[in-house]
Formats: sequence, structure tokens, C-alpha cells
Amino acid sequence: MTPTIRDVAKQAGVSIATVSRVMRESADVREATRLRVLAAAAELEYTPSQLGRQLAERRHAANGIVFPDLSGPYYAEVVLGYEAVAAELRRSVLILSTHGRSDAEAAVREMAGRCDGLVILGRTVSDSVVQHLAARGTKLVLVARPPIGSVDSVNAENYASARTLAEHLLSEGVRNLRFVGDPVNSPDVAERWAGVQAAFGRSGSGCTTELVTVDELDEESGAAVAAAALAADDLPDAFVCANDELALGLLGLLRASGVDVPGTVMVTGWDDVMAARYAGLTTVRQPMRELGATAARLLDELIVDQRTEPRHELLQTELVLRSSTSSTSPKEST
Amino acid sequence: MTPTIRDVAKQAGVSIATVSRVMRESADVREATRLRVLAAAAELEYTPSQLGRQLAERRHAANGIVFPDLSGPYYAEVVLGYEAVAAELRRSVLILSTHGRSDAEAAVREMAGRCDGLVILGRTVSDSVVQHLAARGTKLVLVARPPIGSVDSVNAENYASARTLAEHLLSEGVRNLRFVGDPVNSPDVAERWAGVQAAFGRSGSGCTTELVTVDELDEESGAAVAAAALAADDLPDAFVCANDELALGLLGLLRASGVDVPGTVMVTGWDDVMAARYAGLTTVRQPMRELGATAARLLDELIVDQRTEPRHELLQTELVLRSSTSSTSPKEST
DNA sequence: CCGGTTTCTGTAACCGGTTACAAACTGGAA
DNA sequence: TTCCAGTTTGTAACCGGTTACAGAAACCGG
Repeated sequence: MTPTIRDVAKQAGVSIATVSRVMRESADVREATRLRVLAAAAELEYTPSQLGRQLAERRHAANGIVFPDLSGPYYAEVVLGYEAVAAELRRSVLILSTHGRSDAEAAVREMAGRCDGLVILGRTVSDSVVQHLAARGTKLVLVARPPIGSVDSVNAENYASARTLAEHLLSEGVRNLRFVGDPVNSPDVAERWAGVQAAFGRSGSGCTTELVTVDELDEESGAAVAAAALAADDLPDAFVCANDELALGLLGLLRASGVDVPGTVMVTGWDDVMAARYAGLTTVRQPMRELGATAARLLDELIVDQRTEPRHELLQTELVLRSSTSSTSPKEST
Repeated sequence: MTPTIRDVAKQAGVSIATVSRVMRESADVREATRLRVLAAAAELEYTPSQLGRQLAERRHAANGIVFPDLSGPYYAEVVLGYEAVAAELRRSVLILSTHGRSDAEAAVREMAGRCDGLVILGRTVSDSVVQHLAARGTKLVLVARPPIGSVDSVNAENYASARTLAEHLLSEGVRNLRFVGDPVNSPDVAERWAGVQAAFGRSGSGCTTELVTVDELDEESGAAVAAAALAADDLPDAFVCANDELALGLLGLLRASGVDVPGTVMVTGWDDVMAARYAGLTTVRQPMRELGATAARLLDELIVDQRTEPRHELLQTELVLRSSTSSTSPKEST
């Protein structure tokens, strides 16, 4: 068996308390004793059991993060930003992907019992589960999801950026705009849609917006929307898509069909995934790593400082103009 | 405080042993007693402490996975494949990104103490650390890294796929090929390079290969290689890049400079990242999720079955032909 | 060399579960 | 009713650490 603290104590001729003090450098130990213990530990190749330590300290020194998926760059980047800060704060990171898992709620509950706090990305679990966890005292931070009760949250700005994006399109001559997304299911998308409408609402008559609702925000849906518009010979001046995948699918089909983008119709996305750069897609970049990093810091505050008043962070986004919206060569942002 | 097993025992008028048996359904308990305990547990909202349980069972019920980064899709997909299977096997997943971390080795050691087994992706830690962990009895599986001693490993096929890729280029009329990568630092890349050479070696005289070594496998390096070749007016028939990022950077600069791809020069990558599709890049797709899933299963065998003879899995890859290598319109693979 | 501090160390009681073993039931046959 | 085998349950000893508290040792000036 691997050696325990008692083996080391015996080997060094001291009590387990002294070994503990030496290993964790928590109290003054006479130098001679300390060296004796260290020598014994080295000889036995002793490493304190994290399990024993965790139980005694009643803390896991680990945080969890729940996300739907890592396929796109979005969540992957958030997770990375989170992990980097968590590691800095000397906490391990447990992950849980809810994608295609029917027992997601149970898995999240289980996970809550294995860490000191939890970050929840997007709509991975229901509001009621969040409420329930919060009520049971689980430290929680929501990311990319509107605040629930007094649970901390971190989000990227949507409304103002969408408005800026729409205003840019107006300045490029767009008069009728078609928004593609699912504002009903996603609060983020709803805010973007609202921002777009606000910009167009102010700009007087002659400017119209319409909404095409899609179920999945993926390339396939985007292509389907484009195909339908082509079939009906009903192209707007611009398609504003709820995310890049939609926009890429849409853009790909339009170009493949010989439609001039941005000449005939403009296309925009949201997120700035890597492929958006290659496709020349105008989009909105979210500070993804920063979202994760901020969540990690908020969670640490909750756990370490026992903070009780909730905090809600809103991080700024950045409009990235590319060739899909500008007939004149835009300054490329990489 | 949250209730403990003793609180429930008192509430139900039984011993803690009985509560334990009911909670874990490990032994026969009379139905009436069982219901009484369950009622008490429900009333107190009791959830067994994972810490206590883990210590008693001397297992973490968690596995770790170490990777350099999640930025590209490669590791993210592997991690997802891993997580999915681990969750199925009822194990939590701890993650550790070594990217830009100077104390990576210490972090990995620390992590080893917090889980029952570890999956290591790529060259995140040195061979000596792997050896050391293995010697200490840590259950290990290496992914995307050549076997070390008798440690399990899972890899994607490189040599044969590279050979197939090179043969395809030969059939497209390529006579001199330039390989871009770092075969010295990466065994995977070395195998690809060897496969390429093998194909060209067989094809008789008039066919040449050369190697351009780069330090970083990123877009910037790829662009630099392209720029250098253009400046020297020394373009090969094809650039075969060690990964997609390199190829995309290279391809982007060539096209921006007005070079006809594939007319004048062909370009290939490796990995099939999402952007490769938009750039029309011929590449080799690895079964990334499957790599992770296989690693999870091997690790579980090591832990649960106490398997001792090492296993080394080699998963097959798939050549994806796109417009960057074929003057005739290739059948697009999505 | 003494008493009073100050510093170091050991004892033992936790942390919250699991489980071997023995004791206490149970029901049915004798 | 008694006895025995088969169930159920309780006692207590773990798992491997941390830490409050008290006792021992070292240090210091007088």
C-alpha cells in the first residue's frame, strides 16, 4: 500500500500531528524535526492523500463547470478561460457535458456534491434545478444565461452590440433586414433581435425587419433558410444570423448559388468562430475566455469570501467587420 | 450544517450502518426499515457526502485528462469523446490544460493524487514524469503520443494515411513536394513525413521531397513559409503541411498573393478542422471523439479490471479531398 | 540554578462515510 | 414451546488526514 501519515510518523519518530504540520507548513516545527520528517517522507515516497485531507478540511478544492458541448469554439474557449483562472487559484476543474444526456439534471446534482462550487453555461439545466441547488447552498455562477434569483451571472453584452451591428448595416444601405434565430428559446438571441429592431425602429419609414425562426442554430438550418429564400425569390438586403454557424451555412449556400455577397445581400453572424475569418463573415466577437475567467473569479469569491450579495457582470463585445457586409474592402480584423 | 449519516440514523431510529446500507442499496434491509430511513433522509434532505464515501472506499470515482489546449477543435473533440464515455462509466472528469503553464509537471502530479487514473494528450508532460507516475502505480493512458514503456496508448494512424495522401498527390501530377512541419519534435509529424517520403521514394526518379521545419504549427508559420517561397520564387508542386492551421495560413497567403491553388501549387493539411471545409482544404480527418472514448475505456479497464498487460490502440483516419489539391472538382466531403 | 515565557510536540477527537463481525431478531419445523 | 437456520440490524474499527488543547522542552534574565 502507499504509505500513510502514520508510516511517516513512525519512520521519523514523531507524532502524526507533527508530520501533518511539516507537510502543510502550517505551524512552527523545529528545523531538526522538520528535516527528519522530510527525510522520512522522501524515503517512503509519501504524498499526503488528497482524500483524507479533503475530508478533514471539508472542502473539495475543486469546482465544476457544466456546458452543453465543446464542439464549437464558444464553450471550449470559455472553459479554457475558466480553467486557467481556477488553476491559478489552486482548484481543480471538473467538467460535465450535458449534450445528448437524458439524465443531465441528476448528473449536475451529483457533480454539485463533488465540488465546492459550480459554473453553469447556457441553458444546460432547468431554472428549477438552479433554484434548488442555490437553495441548498451550492455556490453557483451562471454564464451566458440570464440571472435567476440572486445567483451570480456573467454575460456578454447583446442589445447594444446588435444595435451597433444593425446601424452599420443601415449605413451600408440595408433597408430590409431578415433576422434568423430563435429569440423565443434563447434570451441572448432575443436581446440581439431586440437590438436590431431598435436600430431599425429609429431609422424611420422604409426600413423593415422580419424574423425567421429556426430550431437549430447550425449550418444546416442556415442553408435551409437561404434555400427557401432563393426558391421564393425573396431575398432581403441582409440576413442577420443569431450565430456564426447559421450565417456560414447561409452564406455558403448563397455563394454556391451564385448570389453576390455582399453585393446583392449581406450576411452577418455572431461569435467570431475561426471559420468566420476564412469565410469573410462580419460578426460580433464575444470575450469568451474572459467570460470563463470572470466566472472563476466570482465563484472563488463566493467560496472563499463567503460573499452573499449577488454580482452580475456584463462584458463588452466587439463588432468585427468583414467582406460579407461591405462592398468596399473593409479593414480586416484578425 | 448539512445533515450527516448520523443525523439520519437518529431521525430514523436506526444505526448508521443501516442508513449506509439503505443509501447504497448494498445489502438486504427490511422494507419497513428501508422506508423509515428513506423518509428520514428525505425529511432532512440528506445527501451522502462524497468526501466521506470516497475516503472510505478509497477511490475518487474521477479520472483526469491533461491536454495542451482546447483552442483548436482537436483536443476539444477528444476531451468530449472522453467525457461522454467517462460519464457513462459514472466517473467524473477532471481537466488540466498545460498551455502556457510553467508548473505543468507539478500540476499533473497534483492531479494524479486527485483521481483514480489519468489520460495524457500529446506532449504535455515529459517522458520522465510519465515514467515516474507509472512507477508509482498511477493508471495512465497516453493519447496522440507514442507509447512509453508499458503504458497504454491510443493513437491515430499516421504513416499509411500520409502515404495515401502523397500517392493522391502523385496521381494529380505532383512531382516535387514540400513538407512543412516539425518532425523532430513531434513523433506524429515524423510518421506523416515518413509516409510521404515512402510514397515518393517508390515512385521512381523525377519525384522529390523536401522538408521545411517550423517551430510553431500555426497559421502565422504557414504564412511565413508561403511568403518565403514566393520571395525566392521557389514554389513546389505541393505543400504538405503537418496540420490544418499551418496549411490554412499558407493557403491564405498564397491566394491573397494571386497564386492559383491548386492550379499552380497544391496544399494539404491534417486534422480537418472546421475552417478547412470553408477554405476547401484537402486534409486527413482523425477520429477525434473515438480517440477520447477509447482512452476512457482503456483507463476504466486499468482501474476496474486491474489489467496489467499494456494495450496500444491505433485508430484509422480518413482522407478528405477538397479543392486545394484537385483541378477537377472533387466530390466534397462534409 | 530557578521560574516564567515562548516554542515545540503529542494526544486524541474529529471529518463522514463503509463494512467485518457479532448479536438480535424472524419464521417454521420438531 | 423449543431450537435452528436464515435474515436483519447494531457495534465498532477502519479510511487518512487536521487541529484544539495540553504537556514538555527550550530559552532567558536574574
